[in-house]
Amino acid sequence: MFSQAEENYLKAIYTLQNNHGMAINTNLIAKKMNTKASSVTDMIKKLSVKKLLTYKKYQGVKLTVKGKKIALKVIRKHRLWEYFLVKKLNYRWDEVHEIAEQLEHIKSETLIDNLEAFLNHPKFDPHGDPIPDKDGNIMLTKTVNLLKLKVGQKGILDSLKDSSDVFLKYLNKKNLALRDRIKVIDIEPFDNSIHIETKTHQLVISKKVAENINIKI
Amino acid sequence: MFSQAEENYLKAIYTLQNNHGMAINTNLIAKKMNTKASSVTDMIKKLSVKKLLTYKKYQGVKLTVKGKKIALKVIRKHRLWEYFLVKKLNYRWDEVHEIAEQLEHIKSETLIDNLEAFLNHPKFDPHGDPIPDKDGNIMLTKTVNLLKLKVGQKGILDSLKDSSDVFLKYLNKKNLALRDRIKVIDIEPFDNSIHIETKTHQLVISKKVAENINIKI
DNA sequence: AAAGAGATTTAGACTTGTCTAAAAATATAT
DNA sequence: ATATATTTTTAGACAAGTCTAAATCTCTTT
Repeated sequence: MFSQAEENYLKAIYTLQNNHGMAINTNLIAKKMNTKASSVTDMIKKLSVKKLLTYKKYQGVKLTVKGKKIALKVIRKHRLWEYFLVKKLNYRWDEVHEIAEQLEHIKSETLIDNLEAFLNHPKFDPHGDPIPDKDGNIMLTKTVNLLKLKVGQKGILDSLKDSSDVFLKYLNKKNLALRDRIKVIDIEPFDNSIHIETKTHQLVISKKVAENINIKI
Repeated sequence: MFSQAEENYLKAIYTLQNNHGMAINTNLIAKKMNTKASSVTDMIKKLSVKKLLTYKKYQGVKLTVKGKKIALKVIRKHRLWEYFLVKKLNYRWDEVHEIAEQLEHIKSETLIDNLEAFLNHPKFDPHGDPIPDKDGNIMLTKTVNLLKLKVGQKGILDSLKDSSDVFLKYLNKKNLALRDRIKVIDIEPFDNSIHIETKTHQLVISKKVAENINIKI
């Protein structure tokens, strides 16, 4: 089996790889993991020995099929536990991340599948991200960044790039939630701020906010 | 906060203290924790510095009030998670221990209380052991060891001293479960084996089995 | 009260995961 | 193409938790 640290690195590298495509460099991982580049190098070597990623000095890393599989298992656990916390224990979506970070490392051959059945096989976690199935298949929803939309275009708020507490709290305050249908009313060329409309209200969001929101058209 | 290792030691010492009363010696802890006496000494020193137990060289240890409180918190978590696993995820009582050993260390100020509410404030775990409340109060049910019963006496199977997998499987096989009402039919003086009767059947259990069963009269 | 047995502690070592500081490699700019 | 900046790696250290082997203490027996 793999240690919590190893699992966390794999998960981090997986998400970086998904956003960036190419080989992931040390500094990027260090930033994501909130640690030092030297620590990343150390861990990378271990994971490379275990054939979970390929690594050439100074060239960054890429997950192997095996490494990806493990990352997806951890992500599956994380998202199912988040769903449990929100749906059964009445947490808000902006409260569950830290606890799920711990629960995702519980070791058991059967636990997560039993939990999934208990939750009635949900397909998305509370942040709108797809939950990988037992075999590591993940439903990749095609979405575009909100910044890409033109004036007049409509879409559904699908998922977030940034799941930080501050950002989630911001969305709550502005009455924006996943699955909300939105329409772009106007785009201000000066600062790229976007005037949008939901079923219930209108508001202006900054470029920074928009680039962290993905829209399903 | 405390590490998993520290929590495990506190829990082990608490249960030993409850069964034995007086100061707990190093070897006993080592056996319970499945580790070496020297490791126990090392950890004991750390816990002593943190005022979780009192320790005089060669004299064994005793939990402080603070140490007991933490042990009870861990036990509370363990038992509530066990209840969840059995009642919600349909595990058998002999399958949940290992998973609960991990879940009991999840850190959160609110999680366990929310879980308790979700489970409707159960008072006993699937092994019949009382679940400590939020403040660490534990309902101590007065029970006697099955060995203490005389011929003809009746009682209810309340809890187990040994919760090992083998023992639980044995009880399942013999169709004995918590809350079963039993009656002592005969005691064999030669080997202290006990002939008992339940609502559904009769059977003979060895001294070793009997001494691991507590009865509420 | 001395000896031997058993329990406990110490000393030193190892593993995992981390860090700092310095060295080496790569990328960028003129 | 050379100097400079940035990134990455190495070397050596540390903390937590564990271990083995040796030393020390306590208890029991005679």
